[in-house]
Amino acid sequence: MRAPNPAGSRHLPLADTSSREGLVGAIESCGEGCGCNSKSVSAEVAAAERELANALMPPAMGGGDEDKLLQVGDVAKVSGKTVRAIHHYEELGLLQPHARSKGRYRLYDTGAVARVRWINKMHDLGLSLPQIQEIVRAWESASSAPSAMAKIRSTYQRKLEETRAQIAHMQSLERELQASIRYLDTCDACDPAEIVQACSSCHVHESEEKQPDLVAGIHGGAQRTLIKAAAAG
Amino acid sequence: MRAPNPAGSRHLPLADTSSREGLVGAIESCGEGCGCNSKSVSAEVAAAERELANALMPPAMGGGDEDKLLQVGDVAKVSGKTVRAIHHYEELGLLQPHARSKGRYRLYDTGAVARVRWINKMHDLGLSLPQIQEIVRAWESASSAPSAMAKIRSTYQRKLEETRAQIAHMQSLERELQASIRYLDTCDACDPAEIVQACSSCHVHESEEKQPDLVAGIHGGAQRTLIKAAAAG
DNA sequence: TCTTACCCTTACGTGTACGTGAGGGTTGAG
DNA sequence: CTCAACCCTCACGTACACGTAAGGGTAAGA
Repeated sequence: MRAPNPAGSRHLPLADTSSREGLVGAIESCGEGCGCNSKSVSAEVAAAERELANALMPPAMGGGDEDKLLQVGDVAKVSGKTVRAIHHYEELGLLQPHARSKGRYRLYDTGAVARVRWINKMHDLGLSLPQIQEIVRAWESASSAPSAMAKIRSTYQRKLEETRAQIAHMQSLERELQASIRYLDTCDACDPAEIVQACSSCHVHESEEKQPDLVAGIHGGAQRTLIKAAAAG
Repeated sequence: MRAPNPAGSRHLPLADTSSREGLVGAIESCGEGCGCNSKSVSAEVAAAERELANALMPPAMGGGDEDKLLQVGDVAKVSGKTVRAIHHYEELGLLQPHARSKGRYRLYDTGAVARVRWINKMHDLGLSLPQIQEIVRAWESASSAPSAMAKIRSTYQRKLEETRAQIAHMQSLERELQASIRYLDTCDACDPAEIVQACSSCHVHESEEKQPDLVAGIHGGAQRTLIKAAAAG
């Protein structure tokens, strides 16, 4: 398994991490088919997952487990993160290798993959890595299991409410996008020779209710006209 | 209006910006009642908005407009951002003051408020400020208004799809949070003297389907048990 | 043994969105 | 005129989540 390109693709692109997060951010490997994007990467991940599943469990083998350990690159591939990210999680105390090889290679059990997936989801839920670190620390230093779980549970409860608020907010953004697109549809009626500065005195859209924020914000001072009209009326 | 505490509250807290964005991020002033959070701040904003509306339009005044200009602090208050943020947007070319006072104070028209709101929403839609800058540049340097609008429209179209995918993703997170909370409910049955390391050999939840990722990721190697079971079966 | 694809640690760099003074001038009610 | 509350322009600082070498060792098929 150290020969050139053992079974899959090395140097997978990992999708450009360049774009920012905002509220509509970069999702990678949702895992379940939630209807979200990330096609190419999750395909890669699925392939990697199958490949490693075979590597971990050769056919006709009962079920030993202590010896089936992953290298950091394997964990990275399966979880859709980079090796550097895995290292970074370790620096923050979010993840520890199960063991080290003689040559100091990190060796992970499959629980590490679950952990990385968990980190990803917690991150998607709006927690920073230091915040996740806090949760892990609290968990690890807890004296009672059920009370530690209760703490986690209440964190999840809070996050559930935040997530719902977030969904509502994004749905309002969705509606505003729709309204804006509808509004801009009528720009077809505009003379192509018209210049953008003329938009502030445009009368093409007068049948529409009112400019959505996503339209009003485009022109520098188009809002003034509306205020004048309101004051005059 | 320069006397101590003219009508409102100076030094409003602005809610802690400390928490990160992720996918479930910090929303401030949604504007419309979308059911999202941000109570205290939006109340402040609403108050500031009324106050400034009065300041801009004293009762019994027709409708001049060129002279009703806002200072940067006013724009900040109404839009729920900081003065520094407004300055920052100007540095990036996203926003220009309509004029300057003799003492070089920035003076904005109400279109600036619309612009800041627009920037906020574009940001919430996942665009970075440099990306928004691109859009503004393209708009301002466009020769034809309808074609420039078509460009904006297609951007909104893309963003609409991304937003929908994003909503779907967050809904899947919501479901997983619910499932995890349900799962953790049964931890009540656990002995309070139990230690967290014992969770990996816990049998309290065996009636449940399968650990959600948000549960499996908490214990370091709890996933191993499941894999062994699957291999044995 | 050789070779290639991995892996190690250390450490500085990057992009985003502002925060936070420092040092000093401006506005306008009283 | 005074004085509190604004505002100005630099310009360095910060938190986050890694990216990106540099310099060197390791694992295992052929």
